[in-house]
Amino acid sequence: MATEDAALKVKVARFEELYALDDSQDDEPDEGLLQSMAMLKRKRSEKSEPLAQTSSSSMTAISKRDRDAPEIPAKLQKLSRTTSAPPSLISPHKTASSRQLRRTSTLPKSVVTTTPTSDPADVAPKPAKLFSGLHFYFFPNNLKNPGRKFRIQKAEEYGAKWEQAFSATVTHIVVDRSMNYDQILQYLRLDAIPQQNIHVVDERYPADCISFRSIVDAGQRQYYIKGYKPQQVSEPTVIPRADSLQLKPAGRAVQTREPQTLSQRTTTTLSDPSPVKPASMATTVEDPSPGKRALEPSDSSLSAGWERPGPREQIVLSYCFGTDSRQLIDDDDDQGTTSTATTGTNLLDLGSSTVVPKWQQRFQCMQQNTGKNEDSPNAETIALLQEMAEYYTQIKDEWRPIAYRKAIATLRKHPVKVTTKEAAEKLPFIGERLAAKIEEITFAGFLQRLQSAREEPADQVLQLFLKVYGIGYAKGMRLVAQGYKTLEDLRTKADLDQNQKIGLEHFDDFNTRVPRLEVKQHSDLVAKAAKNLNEGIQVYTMGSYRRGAESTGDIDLVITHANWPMTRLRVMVIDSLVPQLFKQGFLKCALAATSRQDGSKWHGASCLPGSNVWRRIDFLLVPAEELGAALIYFTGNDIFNRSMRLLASKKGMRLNQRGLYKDVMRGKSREKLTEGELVEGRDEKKIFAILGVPWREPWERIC
DNA sequence: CGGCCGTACTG
DNA sequence: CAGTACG
DNA sequence: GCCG
Repeated sequence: MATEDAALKVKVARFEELYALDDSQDDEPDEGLLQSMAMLKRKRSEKSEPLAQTSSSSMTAISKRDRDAPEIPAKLQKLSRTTSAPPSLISPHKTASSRQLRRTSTLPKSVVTTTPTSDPADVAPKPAKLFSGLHFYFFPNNLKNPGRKFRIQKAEEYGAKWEQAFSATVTHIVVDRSMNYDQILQYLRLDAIPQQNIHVVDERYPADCISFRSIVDAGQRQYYIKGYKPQQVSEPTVIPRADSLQLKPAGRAVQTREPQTLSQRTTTTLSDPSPVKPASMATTVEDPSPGKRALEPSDSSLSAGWERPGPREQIVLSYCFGTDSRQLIDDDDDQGTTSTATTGTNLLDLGSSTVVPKWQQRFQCMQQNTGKNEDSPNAETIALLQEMAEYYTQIKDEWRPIAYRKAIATLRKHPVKVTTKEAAEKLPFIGERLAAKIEEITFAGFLQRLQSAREEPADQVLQLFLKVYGIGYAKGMRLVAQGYKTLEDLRTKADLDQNQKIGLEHFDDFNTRVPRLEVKQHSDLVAKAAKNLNEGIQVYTMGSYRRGAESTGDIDLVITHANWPMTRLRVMVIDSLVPQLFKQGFLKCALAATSRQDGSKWHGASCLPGSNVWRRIDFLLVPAEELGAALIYFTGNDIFNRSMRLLASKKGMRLNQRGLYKDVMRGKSREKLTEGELVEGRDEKKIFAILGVPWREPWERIC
């Protein structure tokens, strides 16, 4: 006992020396170093990668390349940890006691229940300072990782002292999931950590305490650190941690993901889970997550075409929880049409009061969505859910992302921070599962589910491959299954079609966002060439540019002519404009071209004179009669479009990029049986009006 | 339990 | 046809 | 994922 104590003091003294000598270290020191240490250690245990090939040479070659590529958003790092939901967080109240009993074998002392003490002063917000008197040292002990940062803040909020340096006063070392026991010892230069004085716990420990509202037994196995072997016990090896979350199969359809591939135990592996560069992940979706990169590229460069949004937007406060009064009131300026029963199908009668049935208020397109959540009290939650949605999107889960985005939309509109699942579940589009996640987020600051999934090496490889234009989920999975791990592998060995080869070749370019200003330049250049061929041709800059984005994933242009029919326009574009632009050296390649017989879209790549960066560019050819519908389609965003289209279908109509049709016959599962009769295609505003959707400026269509 | 947007181009 | 893409 |  006494000896232990003495020993500890010695060690501590050594730290203090250490820190004194090298304080540069205490701020975000390690990750790099620890990582590399970790890698050394792992090296050997890396063996059983299910995927063959793994030419180790390409491995290294690539991981370099990966870093250059715009890629795995750094935000992915934020989440931590691996296990599938700790039962604790799911149903704390019920399990609390039983759970602690379960583990009594270790350190009996710990189950100190909520300190009833604490001064009345802090009763205010959360439960009174749960962690009062405790001194937490985190490992790594910095705020670099968003997930950890959140945990630290949370711990402090609950009264813990966050120790900047390791010292004798530390009561708990809270260790990131990515770290193992040896790393702690090495970093702290200890031979062992005296368990009597200091609890070494897994990163989820604080969250569990919070959710139990008590200081739970820190000695429980689920808080063991990787590589920690309980003293006198046999049980060798790493604690198997009932980890390995099994990803739910994507959809009913998509079922299993090669179990051997993806659910392979992780206990690390993966070459370098660490410093991923931010960089936006372009691909499909536009403006990534407003929540995170909120700061925006800022100012300047706006000028261009359409007016940019203004910081208007007020939160609808008239929101109620009641199970029924869920539809927000469209407090909104323009047609404040709420009310009344829908009478006839007087669709075309725009002028008069548009009648909007109540159920319709639920549609996303009925709201002004600016896609911002800066000032939402739920911003944190939203950001994480957004990542989940993105994750499921990439994984080709068809429907979860939709559910997530609906939930996000309601959170965005909710004026009050939602912390408990009970509260959450009362909100529209938030069910039991999402409610639980929301609670988890607010208590733990992260979703382990996401983290663990993202840490799967195979998943990361898949993520990478999916960023190659032309490679989707099916192809990506095949490539992963074939053992390819790097872009270099793909380039040299994989069987790719023409577009995929181009996508690979220009991986970096295509995954780099295009500054608003440059979008304008491409657009102007095309417009100029077009005017040169015929004065009547008009070019509109669409996509997220029209929605006011500071940068876009690609360049979307509508090409139209006031009097020409589609056929003539198409021939002009295919036979003259495109070749001309190729000749100028502006267009670099075609990825999907309309035949001169029919079709309306042209996809390819363009490059400004003097530049060598290829941009994805899309043309949509539109006859004047369809311009309105095309504007809606090409302005998006995708969610807004789906919402409008679904709404139309619920009204027996059909909306596509060419127009709004009525009297569409649909069979089972809304299957289209009839084309329907064209109602409106030319005028964007009329289409809104006919559908009973209040006019939404482009920047209000960010759902 | 079935539905969750509607389309265009590639191979 | 499935796959990928577009908003 | 959620909803009817």
